[in-house]
Order: sequence, then C-alpha cells, then structure tokens
Amino acid sequence: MSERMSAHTRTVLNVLSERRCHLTAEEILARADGIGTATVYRALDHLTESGRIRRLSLGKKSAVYEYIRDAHMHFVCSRCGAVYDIQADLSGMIREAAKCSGHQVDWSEITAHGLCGACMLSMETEGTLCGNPAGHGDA
Amino acid sequence: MSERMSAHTRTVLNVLSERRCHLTAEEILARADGIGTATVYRALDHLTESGRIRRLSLGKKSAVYEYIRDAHMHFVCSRCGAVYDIQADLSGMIREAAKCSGHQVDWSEITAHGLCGACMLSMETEGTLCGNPAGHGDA
DNA sequence: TGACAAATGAGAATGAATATCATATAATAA
DNA sequence: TTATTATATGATATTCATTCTCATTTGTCA
Repeated sequence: MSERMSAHTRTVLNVLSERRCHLTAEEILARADGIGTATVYRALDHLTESGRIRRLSLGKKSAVYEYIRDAHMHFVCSRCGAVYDIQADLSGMIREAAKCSGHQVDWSEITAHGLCGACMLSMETEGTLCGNPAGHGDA
Repeated sequence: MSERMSAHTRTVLNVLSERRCHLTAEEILARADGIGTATVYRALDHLTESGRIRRLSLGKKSAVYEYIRDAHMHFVCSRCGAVYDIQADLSGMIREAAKCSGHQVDWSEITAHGLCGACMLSMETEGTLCGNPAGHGDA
C-alpha cells in the first residue's frame, strides 16, 4: 500500500488528482510535460494497480483515467459525447448482488447513456436540428 | 424501429441471440461463417444503433457484444478474467439519479470487478499460489 | 429492364496500447 | 566513495482492434 513512487509517476498522479475529471492517456501525456509515452502508460498502469486511480472505458475509443475520490457514476451523452459525474453510490447494492452469486466485489462502475440536459435543451430550441454536436459538460 | 435487415446482419444477430453470452467481434466473425470483417463490424454497428444488441467495454482490449435480454450487471474477475452475469436491476435508481442532474437515461451498464467464486476457492485450496490463471465462467 | 441506393469484401489505413532495448538513475552493499 | 544490482526511462518498432476506401455486387422499385 505504501510503495515508493518515481517522480514521473508522481507527476502523472498529480495531473489526475489536481483536476476532477477524466483524462485520456494522450491528454495526460500532454499535461505531464517532458515525460515519454511509454513512461506515462507505465505510470498509469502502476497507479491503477496500486488502486490510486481508475481506468474507465466509457465507450470512447481510448480509455480514460480518473483519480479515485467519492463514489459516483458516469453519464455519457449519446449525442454530444460529454461525460458527467453523477453523485450516487449504489456500490453497496452491487456488492450484495454479486455476493449472492458468490463473488467478491473490489470496485464497480456504472455508466449511464442517454441525452444530457444541455442537448435536450438545444434540441428543443433548435427544433431537433443540428446545433454543435459536441462541447457541453466534461472537461 | 422496424428497419429491414440484410441476411448478413440477421446472421450476426442470430449468432448473438442464440447464445446467452458476450462475444468479441472476432469471435462473432468466426461464428458467422463466410462473412467479411468489415461487414461484421458494420452489422454490429447497425444492430447497436437500432438497439437490438449492446456493445460493452468490460476492460478488455476489445469490445464485446451481447443480445439485449433481461437487465443484469456484469462481474469481471480481476484474476482469471472471467465474466459473469449477475441478475440485478438497478436501472431505475440509476435513471432517477441522472434525472436529478437533468439527464435522460436511455440505458445503463454496471460492471463490478473483484475476485470470482471459483478463484476464491482455488486460492484457498492452492494456498494463494498459481493455479491456472484463466478458465472459469464466461463462455 | 433500367437506375439508384445499400451492402459487401479485400485490403489499406488509423491509432491506442504494448513491447523492445540500450541507456540512465536510484538503491544498496562493501 | 566505489562497486553492484535493480528499476525507470524514452525513442522506436510492433501489435492488433477497428475503421476506411473503393470497386463490385445485390436489392428495390418505378
């Protein structure tokens, strides 16, 4: 639990812990100035394995990483692609359900898909027509 | 909602609907004999868009697809990689939580990670030592 | 039967993630 | 300090799932 951490790994961790959002490896790479690609991926692996960050597949092509804070679920807008955090903790119920099947839950993730508030609004306003298909929420 | 479907798309749908499990595009490709790669991927896209099947990212490198039946969550064993279906429907609660944030949920997915029953057993038996690191559950 | 749209497949292209490997850096021993 | 060893790093090559291209085929309907 208290392994030592290289400076670069710490930098990567800081990039994530300093902001409350989900970043792709590429985005992290850009923000962790001067650190090579392989090193960033390795750091992300170490941090994921040591339980400090979490790797999520939100349906996008590339995985995103987030610093582990409070329990929350993710909402991905099918129209604009924005990702929102939704405060809700159903982990207890998930743990129970899995326990009934004989499995021990370490952690769980919930991803909801649908139309985000911003898109609903712009669809009303603009009459379902176009409008910029991306840009709300996320970070 | 009632678009027509090409023979190949129907074949892909059948491959999925005939078995109660999650298959990668590659596995589907192997079972949909004689259909080309691009066609299988296109069929999977169509079926996903029309809501007949679902594309899931269970943390593996490649996505898996499943025919939509009853609501259930997924349990992925961190040790052996097996995927189990867990009967539990928390979609109502998820929908409510998202609604509070102003979003409209279309569908949601839950993935729990941890140690599966089979692995717990073999770890006890074999004293936490090796043992075949894969092979339980899934399909 | 003609004409246009959609589907198909072989293969090229893309791109995220991983592997390789020689070098650099840190940790420990003597 | 100096030797010894393990680990970290980064440039680059590689892998591999997925998507794209485009010429050809098939389906649909007037």
